[in-house]
Amino acid sequence: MALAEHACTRESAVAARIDISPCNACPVRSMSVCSALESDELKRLADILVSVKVDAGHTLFAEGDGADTLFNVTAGTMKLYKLLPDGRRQITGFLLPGDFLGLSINDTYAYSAESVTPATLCRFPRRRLEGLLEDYPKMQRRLFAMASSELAAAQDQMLLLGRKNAKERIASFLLMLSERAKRRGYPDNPVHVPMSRSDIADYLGLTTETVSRTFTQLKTSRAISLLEGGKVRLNDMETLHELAEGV
Amino acid sequence: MALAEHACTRESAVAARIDISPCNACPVRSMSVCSALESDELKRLADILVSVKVDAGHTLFAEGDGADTLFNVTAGTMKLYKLLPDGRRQITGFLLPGDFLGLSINDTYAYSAESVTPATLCRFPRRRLEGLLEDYPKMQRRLFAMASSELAAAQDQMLLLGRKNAKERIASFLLMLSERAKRRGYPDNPVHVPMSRSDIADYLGLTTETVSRTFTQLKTSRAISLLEGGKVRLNDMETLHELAEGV
DNA sequence: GTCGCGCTTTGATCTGGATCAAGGCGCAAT
DNA sequence: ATTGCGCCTTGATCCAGATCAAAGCGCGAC
Repeated sequence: MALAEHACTRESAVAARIDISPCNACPVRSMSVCSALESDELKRLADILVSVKVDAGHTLFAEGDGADTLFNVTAGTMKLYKLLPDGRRQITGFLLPGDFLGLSINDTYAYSAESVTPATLCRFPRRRLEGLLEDYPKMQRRLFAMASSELAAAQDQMLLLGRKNAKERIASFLLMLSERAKRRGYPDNPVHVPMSRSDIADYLGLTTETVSRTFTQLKTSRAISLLEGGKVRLNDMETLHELAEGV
Repeated sequence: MALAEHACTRESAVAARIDISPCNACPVRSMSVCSALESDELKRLADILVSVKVDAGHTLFAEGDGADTLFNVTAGTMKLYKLLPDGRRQITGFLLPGDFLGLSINDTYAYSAESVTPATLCRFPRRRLEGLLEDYPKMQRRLFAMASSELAAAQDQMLLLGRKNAKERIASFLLMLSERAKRRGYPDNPVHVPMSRSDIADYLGLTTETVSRTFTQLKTSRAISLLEGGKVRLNDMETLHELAEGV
């Protein structure tokens, strides 16, 4: 598709007003993959990395596009989603800095990727990664571990989508954001919630109205406070955890 | 937990009426993992494999148990599920012969595993697999590919649970079973549906009543026929696909 | 400033699937 | 043959969350 193309050549990048340049920051930011690598491996990786800067709401690639590029998020928040032909949408995950994008053994992407906020990513061709993997089996291990923990998260999300009610879903969502922020060294309370009600709805299998009403309920019962700038303070962690675990 | 223990020693296996013995069939059946291995590697693998036979409805291990054992399903159907404290259940997947079980980087299982039909599994200690992986990086690759495709399936399931209605869920489910059966060389139409209404409900985020009613609707509209022995004939593939894709 | 537009909130109503309830059917145990 | 127990089906009713509708509320463009 057009937009994935845009991310792949310098000319089309200009056309789509995407900023691309050699990526220096990335080997540092993508420690999550690189922690198993030696310094010469990092150097080799750095040579093929390119930084991509996009506005909020930019489609990086769409479901079905040729999956020839991998990305590592270095700044901002991304969302991944799948669509049904009539427009129903399911967001399968949000990506924070450090997260990987495009991990797949297939030759097309199984989902679309769009920026929630202005974002910076570090991209490199999949072929090159595959070459690296041959030489550095430790990196294989690292990738497997990442896929594994994504899978565990996906299973939690299935439980949420299949069996939790609206309040439980929102509580789980806020706690998940908070825990992830903490793990990455960002403030975890109040937690930053950069995505729109409609993104939250499509992630939790609800409507924007229900998300809004449920936030209001939680606010009214003092479990959370809605602050400006898309921040949410988690006041009553015990109640939130009980809701999230479905007690 | 007690039942996982049972699968782990010869004495307790007897107590739980599980049949365990050295596994000869397994290296052949688990070609899905082993296809990248040389014959000496297979031989080494065979040495540590043990066959486990269980009745229908046997809990192999429960969420939270120490994840020290890996399994490969060689016969029968297994189900994996997560529970909420009040008993709500979400089945995250069904396993057919050839499927792997226990792939995880964590030291405890993230879900419970129970047999749907009488089943045979081939088990071996995780430590040994990890040793193998050090020596045979190709196997790493294979495992990563498996985790990757499980992840893709999990994302499809999120779309189903978050955004599809009951009819669409049932149609997707039947087509998924049929396609999987075909890929494994089992009959794909009529397709064998060994699990109970309640298992189907807990997999699709519905109730048994809704599953039953929806089967009846699809039968009435001639899209499917319910045959004896838990078989379902898919009559109108076009309609079923349209339902499943959500046109 | 104010206009317009997109996002959010709130209210009123509707509905798909849940819940509650009652048989039916197959099959193993007695 | 009868009983009991798990399923599955079907019917009646209910309700959480969807849908429809209408304001607020920023905020950037002009």
